[in-house]
Amino acid sequence: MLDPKLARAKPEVVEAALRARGIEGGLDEFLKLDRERRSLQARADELKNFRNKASSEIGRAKRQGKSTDDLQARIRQVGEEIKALDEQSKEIDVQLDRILLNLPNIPHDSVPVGSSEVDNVEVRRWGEPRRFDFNPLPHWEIGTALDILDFERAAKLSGARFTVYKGLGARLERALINLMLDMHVDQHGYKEVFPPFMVSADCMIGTGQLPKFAEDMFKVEGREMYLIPTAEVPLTNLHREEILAAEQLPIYLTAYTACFRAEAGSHGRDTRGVIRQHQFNKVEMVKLTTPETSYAELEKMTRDAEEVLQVLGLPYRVMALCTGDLGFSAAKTYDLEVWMPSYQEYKEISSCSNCEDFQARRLNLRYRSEPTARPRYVHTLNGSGVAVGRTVAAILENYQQVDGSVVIPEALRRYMGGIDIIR
RNA sequence: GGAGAGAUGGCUGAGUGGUCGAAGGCGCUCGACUGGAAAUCGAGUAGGCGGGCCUAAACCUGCCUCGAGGGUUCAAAUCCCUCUCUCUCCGCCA
Repeated sequence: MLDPKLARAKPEVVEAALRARGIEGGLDEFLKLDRERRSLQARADELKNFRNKASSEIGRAKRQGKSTDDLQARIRQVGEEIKALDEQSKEIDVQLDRILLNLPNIPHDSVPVGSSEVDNVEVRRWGEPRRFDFNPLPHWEIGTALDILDFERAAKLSGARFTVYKGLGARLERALINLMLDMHVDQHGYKEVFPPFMVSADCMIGTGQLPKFAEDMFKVEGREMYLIPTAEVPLTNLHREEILAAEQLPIYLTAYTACFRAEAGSHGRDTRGVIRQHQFNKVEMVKLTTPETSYAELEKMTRDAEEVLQVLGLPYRVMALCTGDLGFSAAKTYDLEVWMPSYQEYKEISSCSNCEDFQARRLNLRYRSEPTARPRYVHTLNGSGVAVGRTVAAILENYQQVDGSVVIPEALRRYMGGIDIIR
């Protein structure tokens, strides 16, 4: 959520920032309602002040046995007025909330300006895409031939956009989860968490999925609960409504979870293989930091994700997303794109974002810089570390052999019971 | 699913209609004492929304907040209703 005080004090700055993201105008209504609400509050507060004073006067008079009927009648009238004013304020609050909850975050100054993904800027590249002396197959063909991925039977169970992993395919998925968690916990200093896969609507509002993106998620029938689209949601919500001590920061959290996405509006995109699924696995990183350190922490977190790809020997590039391609809650985002021979291009496998105080405001998640200081909002960051299904796809494609077998990257073998090749 | 108990500040815990944003304790901050520390003593210590104020801090000030929402009343932490969550016992269950 944007800072309403900032929107009030410097509407032109906020509007310019929103325009860079492709959002036109829109603050006029906010400013008008905001002004209206404050004048209503001023009037109501005045009347309440009168009521409070008069009430305690009645208390005093009663103890002395005096009659107070006149005053009581007057207060009752004032009470009606107050009620009417409060109701108006409340209605306006609902509208203000609706506006604020639907406005995206403001991009950081360092974010390149642009309107779509073609304006994203490459920051660096790692590894050389392998040159094949045979015609490389897409991962769905490799996996199906090895009988480690089964799309037909997944469709029988659950329909399109699901995959059954079998045998060493299932083992590979599990090995990757363990490798990634071990790296983040043992080498990068994250605390491992195993959260619920279903969360309340409040959590979804907290991280920004709701109210705007309800159609992207799976809702549990008959309950105000949603399947998580990413572990960012439960991890970032973990400390919601809390005031943390400065010594607790930064907090590093990592979790493996399944992720569930309705993929509304993506018909016909990435229909083959495991790239775009209704259910997929991901290891996620989340950080809660002070405002002073959050951008340094974003760089570090991005490196943590990159290291996973480096250990697996998968070529990738790092992209700085432009203003027009930023996610709703992000102030700045780096995407990691892994080389996919079947696409002959780099494909997103991780996304690392600094949301600054945008989510913290929605979560009411604060900290005290000093034990006696007023609470401030923390900065929240999240990043995939990394998407597991897409990593399986990348391994199958990048490590395939001419005979259809797939070599297991060295670092993964101890997680595969020593197996070095799938054939 | 059945029966019962509970939800109060950073924590603990008192408070059954007005003097209560809230005793006491712990913790924390500042100060005194000390060569320094511990102990001790003193003072302070909730959050939010407005206004004073052009911006920020500090300060002053009004209002709101005792799980959430509604009601009764001149006045609600306290009385009534609804909901949520937690705990205990019984049943069921991986």
